[in-house]
Amino acid sequence: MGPELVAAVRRFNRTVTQRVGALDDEYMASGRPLAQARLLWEISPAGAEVAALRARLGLDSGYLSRLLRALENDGLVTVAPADQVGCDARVRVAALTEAGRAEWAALDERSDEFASSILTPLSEQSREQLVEAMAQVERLLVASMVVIEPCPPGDPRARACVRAYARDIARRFDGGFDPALSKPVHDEELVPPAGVFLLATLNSEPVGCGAVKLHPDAPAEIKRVWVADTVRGLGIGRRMLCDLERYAHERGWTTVRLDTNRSLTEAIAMYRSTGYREIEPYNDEHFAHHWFEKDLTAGAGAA
Amino acid sequence: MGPELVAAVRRFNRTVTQRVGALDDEYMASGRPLAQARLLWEISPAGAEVAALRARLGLDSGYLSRLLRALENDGLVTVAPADQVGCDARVRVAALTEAGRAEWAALDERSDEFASSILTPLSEQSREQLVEAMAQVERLLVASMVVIEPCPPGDPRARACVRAYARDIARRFDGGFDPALSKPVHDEELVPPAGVFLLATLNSEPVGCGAVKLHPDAPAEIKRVWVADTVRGLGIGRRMLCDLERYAHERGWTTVRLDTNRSLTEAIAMYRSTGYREIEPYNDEHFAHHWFEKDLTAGAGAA
DNA sequence: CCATATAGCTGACTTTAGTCAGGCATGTAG
DNA sequence: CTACATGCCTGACTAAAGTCAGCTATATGG
Repeated sequence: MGPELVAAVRRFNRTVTQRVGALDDEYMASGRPLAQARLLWEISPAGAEVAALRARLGLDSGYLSRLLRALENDGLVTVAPADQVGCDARVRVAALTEAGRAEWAALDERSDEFASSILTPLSEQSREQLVEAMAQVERLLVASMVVIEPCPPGDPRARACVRAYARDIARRFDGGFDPALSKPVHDEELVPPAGVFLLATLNSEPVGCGAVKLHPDAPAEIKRVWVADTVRGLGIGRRMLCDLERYAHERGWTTVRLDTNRSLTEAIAMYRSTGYREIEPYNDEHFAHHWFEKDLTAGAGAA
Repeated sequence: MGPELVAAVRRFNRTVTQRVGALDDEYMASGRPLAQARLLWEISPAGAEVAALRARLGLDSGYLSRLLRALENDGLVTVAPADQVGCDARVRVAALTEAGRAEWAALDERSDEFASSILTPLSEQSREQLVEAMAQVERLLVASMVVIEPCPPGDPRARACVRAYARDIARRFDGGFDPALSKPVHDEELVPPAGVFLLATLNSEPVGCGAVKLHPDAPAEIKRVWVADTVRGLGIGRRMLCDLERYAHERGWTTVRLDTNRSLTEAIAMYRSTGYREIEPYNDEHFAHHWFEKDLTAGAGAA
C-alpha cells in the first residue's frame, strides 16, 4: 500500500470525523442522551424488533432494555409483542407513539439542517462537486465494508443468496431458467475438502455469494457467483472470483473453469478481463453457451 | 437547496460516521480511555500549550487538567511552564515523555493500519478512485468550514492577515512592494459605518481577509482581498468578494471598484469572471495596473 | 500599590455509558 | 413431558465523561 494513499485516507478521516462525526453527534443530541436519541432514530416510524435494534446499534441486551424503558417512560415508544398469530411471542417490537414520531421528525429535520449547513457556504458548482465526490466515497466505502467469508451452503443466508441467484438468472435468461434442467450442485460438493461456498456480507447482511468445486484430477469449477444489485458495480464480483481462485490455488489446483449463459454479458466481460479465455464445452450444461478457463499459475493473484 | 443534494449528503454522513467515525474511536482506544488517548494524540511529539489543547478538543478546563494529571501519573506527559524568559508564566506547556512518544507512535501506527484496512479490500483502481474522491470531499469540506465574519481591523488576527497579504504581494509584484509608495488604508476607514473588514477563519485560525470602504457619494472600494495559500483554490476569495459586495449593496451602494497589480493573474481572472469589467484608472495607486468596476444592481448576489 | 482579569488547578458532584449475573416466559428437540 | 435454548427483562455494579464553584499564582491597567 502506497504511503501517500494511506496519508490521504488519514487526512480524510481527520477532517471528516471533525466536521461530520462531531457535529452529527451534536445534531443528534436534542436535550436527550445520545444513546437514547440514536435508539429513537433507529426505531423510526416504521418500528423495529428489539433484536434488530440490538444488532444495528451494537448494544448490550440489558442496556438496550433500559434505554427502551427510558423512552417508554417519556411516552415516546411502546414495546409490545408482535401481535400476529403464529410468530415467536418472545420477540418484541418497539414502535413510536405520537410524541415519539414528533421527536423523530425533529431529528430528521435537524439532519437535513446539518446537511444543508455543509452545502450552504459553497457555490452552486462546488456543491455539485462535493455531492458527486461524496457519492463516490460512499460507494467505495461500502465496497470496502463488504466481507467475503466461507460459509456452510446450508446456512440460511447462503440459501437466500442462491435463491436470489436463481431468481436473477430466471429473469435474465431468454426462455427462463428451470433448475430441473440444469446440472445440480449438491451441498456436500461445496463443503471442504470437496469445495467451498463463500458468502459476501455487508453489515452481516448477505449481498453476494460464489462457490468452487475442487474436482479430484480435474480443473476446479466455479459456480453460483452472484452479487445483489444493491452493491453491483463495486467490484464485489471481481473480489469474489479472485477469492475463489485463490482458494483453489492454495489447495493445489492450477486451473479453474466455469460455464455461463450468453445473456450474462457483464459477467462474461469480467471473466475475459480477469484472465479467462473461452474454451470448448467441458460439460453439457443445458443453460450454458460459453465455457471459460483460467490458468492460476500465471498471474500474481494478490487481492 | 435541492433535496437530492441534501439527501446525498445525509447518506454520506451516515455511511462515513458508521465506517470512519466508529472505527476511528476503536482504533484510538488502546486500553486507555478515549479522552486520554485523544489528548495524548493532540499533544503530539511537538508538544502543545494547555489552552490550545482545551480549544482544539473543546474540553472543560477542569476536565482537561484532570486528564493531564492522569497522563502525568502514567509517566507519558510532563506539564511545565514554558521555560522562556519574558513569556506569560501562567501558561503551561504539555510535552510527551519518552514513554509518551512511544505510545503516540503506537497510535500513529494504528491510524495507518486503520487507513490501510479501508483500502485493502479494494482493487488498485478502486483505491485510487477512493483516494481521489476523498481528497475532493476533504477540500470542499474544509472550504465549507471557513467562516467569514466582520472583524475590527485592529484585531491581532486581522493584522496578521494584512501582514501576510503585504508579504505575498511583495513576493509577487515585479519590483517588490513598498507600503510607503502605496495609498495608505487607515483602520477608521474599515470600521462601520465607513467600511468593514471581513476575516475568514478556519477553526478560529485566520486564513483570509478582505475589506470594503464605503466612500460617501462614490462607488464602494474593495481592498486587501487575500487568501492563505493553504486554502487557496477552494473558492474562499470568491466568497469573500461576494460578501464584501453584499455588505456594500445592503447599505445602499450600487457600484464597487477595485484596483490591482498585473502580476495577480488569478485575482484578475476572478474579477472578470464574477462580473467586473475593466475601467479607466480612478486613482493614482502606484502599484495598480488595472482598475475594475462591478454593478451591484445587476446580478442576484446570493451566496 | 490596588483592583481586576486570566491561566490553570482541585474537590465535589452528576450524568451517561456500559457490563454482568441472574430471572422469567416462551420456544424446540428429543 | 423434560431438558435446554432463546429473547427480553431487572438489579447491582463500574468506569468514563463532563460540570461547577472556588482556589492560587501571575499578569495588567490605573
